Amino acid sequence: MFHVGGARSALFNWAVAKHTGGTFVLRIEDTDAARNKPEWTEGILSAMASLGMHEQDPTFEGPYFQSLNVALHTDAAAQLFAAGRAYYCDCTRDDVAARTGNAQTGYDGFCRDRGLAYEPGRALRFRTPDEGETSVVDLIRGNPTFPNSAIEDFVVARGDGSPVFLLANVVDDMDERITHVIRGEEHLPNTPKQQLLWEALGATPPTWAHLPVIVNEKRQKLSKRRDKVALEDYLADGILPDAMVNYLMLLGWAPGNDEEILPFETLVERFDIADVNSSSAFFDIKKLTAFNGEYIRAMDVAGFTAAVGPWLHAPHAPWAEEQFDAAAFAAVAPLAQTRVATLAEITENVDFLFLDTPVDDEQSWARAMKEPAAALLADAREALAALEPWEAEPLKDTVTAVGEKHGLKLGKAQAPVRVAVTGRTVGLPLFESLQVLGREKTLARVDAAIARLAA
RNA sequence: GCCCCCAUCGUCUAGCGGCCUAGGACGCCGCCCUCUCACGGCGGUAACGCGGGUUCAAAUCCCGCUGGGGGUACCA
Repeated sequence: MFHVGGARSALFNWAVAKHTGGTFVLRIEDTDAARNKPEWTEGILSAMASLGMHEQDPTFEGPYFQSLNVALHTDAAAQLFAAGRAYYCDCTRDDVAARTGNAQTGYDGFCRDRGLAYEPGRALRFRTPDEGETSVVDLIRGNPTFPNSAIEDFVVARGDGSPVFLLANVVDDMDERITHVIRGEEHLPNTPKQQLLWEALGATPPTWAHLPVIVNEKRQKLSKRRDKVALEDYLADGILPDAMVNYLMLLGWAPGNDEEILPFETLVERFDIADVNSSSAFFDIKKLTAFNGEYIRAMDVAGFTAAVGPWLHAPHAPWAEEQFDAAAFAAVAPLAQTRVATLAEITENVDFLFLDTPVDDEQSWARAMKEPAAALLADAREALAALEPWEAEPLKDTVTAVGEKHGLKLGKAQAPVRVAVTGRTVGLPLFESLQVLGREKTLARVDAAIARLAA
């Protein structure tokens, strides 16, 4: 059985659960529901839903809310006190600092043997061993060992009697018969404390595995404030859940030394928590995007069309709903599919089909509308007006011929036409685009460009 | 300050004493394909932080250094 703290560890936990046939327990660690922000809970739930993890999965259990289990936590605190493993303390931070003369030193054990009973305002502290060391079994880092003398008498219940995260966590893990705790490396320093709690409560500690942290370009742990960490944000940008899962699995682990893009089932098959790296990993959006492009290209057209759907309509699309033409989109969808790395990019690839006037991109205009653009457009206009049939091949032949007249190869000659009609120098294959757009709109846009050049 | 973790191409990694003149992927560069841009194909660039050991042999084991990171709450 496994439990989880964050979305990324959730994925690894899930992979382990699937690989070993164990149960994956999702617990929201809201020790104090009133103190927490509801969006944290929603955040993790929606992140997991985004990744395709849900209740229907036989390896999945939960979500459980830690705050619903307070009675058990409080009992554990009482048990610790009764057994003499914890004591009440009425010291304030300032008291301790005044005694030790150092604000950075931990608690000095002042109340250890004062025999204080509970009174509101008195915190319950765990009596850590004075000697020896606490060694922890960590599947990916060996056995980190901590000298007990360096572990202060930490608080397990607050002055109002409410249990603290550290304790609640251990109690719930025991209650749910958790065998493996797989979480972020930032929890490693807490581990000896929790293990001491397991032992004091008379249970055998679980096996731990501390995942490397994910860092930004400055090699700092990703944080909500500084960095873009919400999975939903990436999904909103058009990253596919499957691509995200695949990429995330590769942060700190490799399925082998051949392909990296593999179906989740294969990843799970090859996964072994012990193979996970112990050094921190940079979250590389470029690679994520490259993976996403591959996933997009691997879809069939119907799947692609469906995936891209949200970006074809309000509020994502810059055109009005009545301007959208599903048949026109379908005609160019296969051409667009190899050209987008994120779903959101579909918009700029097909907007010329639905917008009344193409986008006005200054750079594109400046680059394409140089001499002899005006003359070339005029000639093209005339040839296109008479062209039959209005199809990609003859369209291409026409522009090729017009270009030759001006001493330009097709590569150069198509540029003014492309910018006049689509607004950009880059985009879908031009002649297929013109075919779908139709003669009337094409000619109108060429006229508009000619007029703009004359002005 | 104290405690802990980490260290292979720019990035994610393979490597768990000889198969390593260090492999793959993303990025970047070049070529081919080509109506632009992509896609696709081919090729290239680029790494074992430093110093000591151990060993016939070290990217791989040990120690030190340096450099990163995390933790250090009556937060979770």
